Amino acid sequence: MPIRVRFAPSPTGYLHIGAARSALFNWLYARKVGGTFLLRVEDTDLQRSTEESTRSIIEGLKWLELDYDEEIVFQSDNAEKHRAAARRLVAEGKAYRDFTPKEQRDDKGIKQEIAERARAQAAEGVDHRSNPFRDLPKEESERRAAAGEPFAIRLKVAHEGTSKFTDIVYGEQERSYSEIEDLVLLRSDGHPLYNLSVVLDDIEMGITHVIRGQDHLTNTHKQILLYQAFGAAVPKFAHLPLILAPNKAKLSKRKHGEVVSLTTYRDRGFVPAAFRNYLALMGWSPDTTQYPAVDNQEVKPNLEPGTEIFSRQRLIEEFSLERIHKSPAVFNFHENDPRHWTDDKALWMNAEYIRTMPLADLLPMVKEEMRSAKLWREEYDDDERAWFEKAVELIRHRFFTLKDFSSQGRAYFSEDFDFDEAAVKKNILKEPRLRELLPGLADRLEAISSFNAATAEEALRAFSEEAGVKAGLFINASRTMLTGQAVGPSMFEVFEIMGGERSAMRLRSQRPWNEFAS
RNA sequence: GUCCCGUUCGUCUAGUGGCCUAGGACACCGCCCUUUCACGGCGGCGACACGGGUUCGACUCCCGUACGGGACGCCA
Repeated sequence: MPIRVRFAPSPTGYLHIGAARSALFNWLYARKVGGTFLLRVEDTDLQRSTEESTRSIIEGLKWLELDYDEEIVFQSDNAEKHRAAARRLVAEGKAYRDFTPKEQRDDKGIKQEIAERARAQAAEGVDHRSNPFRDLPKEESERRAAAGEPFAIRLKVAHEGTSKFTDIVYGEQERSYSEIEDLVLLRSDGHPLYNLSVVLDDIEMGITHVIRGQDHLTNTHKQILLYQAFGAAVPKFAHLPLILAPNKAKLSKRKHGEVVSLTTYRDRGFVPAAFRNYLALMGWSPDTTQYPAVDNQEVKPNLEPGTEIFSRQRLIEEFSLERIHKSPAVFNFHENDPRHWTDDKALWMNAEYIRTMPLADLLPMVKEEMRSAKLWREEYDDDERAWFEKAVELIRHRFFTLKDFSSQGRAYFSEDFDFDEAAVKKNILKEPRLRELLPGLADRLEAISSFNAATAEEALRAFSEEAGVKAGLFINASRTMLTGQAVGPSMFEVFEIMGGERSAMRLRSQRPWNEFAS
């Protein structure tokens, strides 16, 4: 049977990283087994669903390069079918009309309210399943409905027995029917509810494996009841351990803000492959078993211990549902620390990708960043292409995000760059003679006929000897004069990238003294 | 309140009864490399929640406790 999986987010806010990981695991599994990956937008909560959020989900998947194989399904398009199915269950006696007037409930604090109610009912010895309409004679139910009395439709859950299923990740699951309330399928205003809609859509879409967050684990029993009521095959389930915030609470859009939004990572300069790689390692790890050689033949190419970087292809090859973890993973971020604003490992991985990925793949991303920072010049795609590539190659090795190309890397592409105050003090103002010596160095560099790293170095060393100062003084001062910073690539490589003329010009600049001399 | 799930370094994790004086990655610290900073190399710090079993032997199996998380809605 062909395998079909789906990612089914509700468009009530941006795509957060937990949901993004669910999408990734579904996609990885589909690609691994040659199955089909589908996207269904669960927009049945009209109050909270927004088109903007749907757009953000689609954009997020596109950014992560998780392509889906068929048209997007919008759950709201199927509402009529869902209503009809619920009515059918009533006709078959598997569901009933509940004429209890709808309660007004506040969305906020509802979880607590539910817990309190359960506590109170338990204290009073009330069976939470008792419902006077469950056994209302059919005729009376029909008559009241015909008279226009509003009603919700609830599934009639057997009082005796247990529901069982085997979760691919969590194993055998069992729940007594006595724990399951007669769930509402259709609201009294005719609106189909989540559990009904998911099941019906999953049946219609031919979903064979439901891969989703662990927060759905206990509700799965309810859904299985619905599959059975509809006489449909029950799919296989694989529940993913939750991703937790540093305080170990469920990741929440409302509480944790933009740091958990996928688009934040795009906007703050992450390489998609790097973030995908990081996400894949949250709650899953590859098989590192060292299989013994059989008949002198490697059964499986073993993973080098310590391997953390996986190409898209390798991830697909290595992925398996069986190796998904049961325990939740903490996504560690420090909102107020610019150096560690998100998980350290994610940041490290991004840096790793930036410095090691094929330059050809990196270039378009740098171009995009330069564009948005208004640093892009068309020549970089044309006459100066070779220069641009060389410059990116030179500076990429110490960057963490794509943003660094336009911030720390700004001086390579524009005269409009800032001097770092500490760098100026340490490398320039500290030695007063530099004010005279630097223009002298500029003259020497300008006089070089064939300017490159080697000839620049030669000239600089010769000049420092004549002037009776250490070469290091010039090297460090030059770095700050040319880039505004105290740190950066090898200075002679910087000279070469900047060129003789531009290097000389910057060495003659008076800005450090004008801006920082007190 | 009821039910479900989980618990290995700060974080991500390897580990399916002897290979574990518990391995790797990130972070942090030190040294080397480097007249800068990174990269790289070497080293350090650092964990099996607790208590009982089972076993010749438990991180690994069983039970309990503690702690953490999730679910329980005419939300999704």
